[in-house]
Amino acid sequence: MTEKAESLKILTHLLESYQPLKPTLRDAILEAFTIKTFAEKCILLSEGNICRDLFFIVDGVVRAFHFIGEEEKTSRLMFDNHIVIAPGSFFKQKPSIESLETMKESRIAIMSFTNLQKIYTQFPEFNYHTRLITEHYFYLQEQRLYMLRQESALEKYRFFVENYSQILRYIPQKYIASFLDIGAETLSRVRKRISKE
Amino acid sequence: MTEKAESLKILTHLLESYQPLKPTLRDAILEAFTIKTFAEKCILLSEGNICRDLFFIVDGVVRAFHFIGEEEKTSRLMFDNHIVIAPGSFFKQKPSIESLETMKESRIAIMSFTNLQKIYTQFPEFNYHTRLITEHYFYLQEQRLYMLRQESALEKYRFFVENYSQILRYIPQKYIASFLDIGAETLSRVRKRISKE
DNA sequence: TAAATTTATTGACTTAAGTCAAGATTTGCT
DNA sequence: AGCAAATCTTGACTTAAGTCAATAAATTTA
Repeated sequence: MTEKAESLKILTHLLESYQPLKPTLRDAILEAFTIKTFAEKCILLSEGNICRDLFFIVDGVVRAFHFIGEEEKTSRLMFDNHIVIAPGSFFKQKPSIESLETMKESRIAIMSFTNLQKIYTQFPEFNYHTRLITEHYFYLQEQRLYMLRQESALEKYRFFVENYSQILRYIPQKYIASFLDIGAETLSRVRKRISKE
Repeated sequence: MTEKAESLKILTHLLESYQPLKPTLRDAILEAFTIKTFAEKCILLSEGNICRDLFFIVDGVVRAFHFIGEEEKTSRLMFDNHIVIAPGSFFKQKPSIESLETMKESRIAIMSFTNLQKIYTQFPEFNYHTRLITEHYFYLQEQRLYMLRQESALEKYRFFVENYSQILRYIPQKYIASFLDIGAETLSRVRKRISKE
């Protein structure tokens, strides 16, 4: 197995779990991806630009953020084996309101919007796979929305620790706080409270 | 044009805006839908059950809600020409955590999950359309998430008035408050403040 | 139309989290 | 190592929104 195929194994497994991929489609997908290694704090997409690439995190951490006035807000935190795009921008190929940046050295597979469209044209059945993937991310987003709406600062942090334990140590607390919609000071106090239990 | 085709005109227009539908596919879609009229406060889906139908609101208002302990929370409010499902439940055919209910007399087109799958099997290209629809709803959900995260009670209500003006009058304030994640008393105060301007 | 029920408003009070500012700690850099 | 910068913690204070409770208004039902 090539190194690229190896890196994308989990992604292809996921796709095949929905429906086996024709070998030609499988090859086209592998072909369309380029794998790159990014250092920490690399900007993958900058606000105002169109998100022309889809990223699959082979190994690493990516943060999505945007500005509310002066202030930066972390909208998502993503890690290994997740697909990352700025949805509003990638889907509609319009300028993005958010930026994407690595939070640690990351190996990332990149497929351009153009290449993806070529695959759709050549293999219309691939829409099936991506429909299911989109549905899945829709579902995850819904979960997060429910969580953010209902919980106290303490519960939000507990949720984070449970669901993001693997990346906890890479992410400065201020970004976690912003992701959870609480102030950095509040998070600090919450952590203190938890550590005393 | 049949009455059914007439009722589903906006939906088919939307689908065709992505890519024309083969006449056979178009007919299969129309065929698969059943249109029913529901009185106010009809439960379309009850928490704990599997969401086996997709609803397209021809004309009406539907509310999604779920319980946090004793308390009912309105998670979505939807109106004319929108597709309604309990996403987590419909996509994965698992028990729903939310219920769906009409908020006024509503004409609703219903397609079962089974019929939808039949269409996918017979017309794989339909995945293309639904992928784009799913992407669009994903985008809308993201917008809402951003809104809820960033705004004060006043701004949230302003957002609601702007985006939901057509259904404002059908929806008791307590549901709007719950939808916006604010207390009913807070909403009442916000409205008073706005009316004084 | 009157009674009953639900929904909305208002006031008084509480509280969780935000804000501001000063230190402490950690991290990165030369 | 040692300095600089960034991040985190802590305290004091403010504030927006929540809670509770009582009344008013609107809606439903008999």
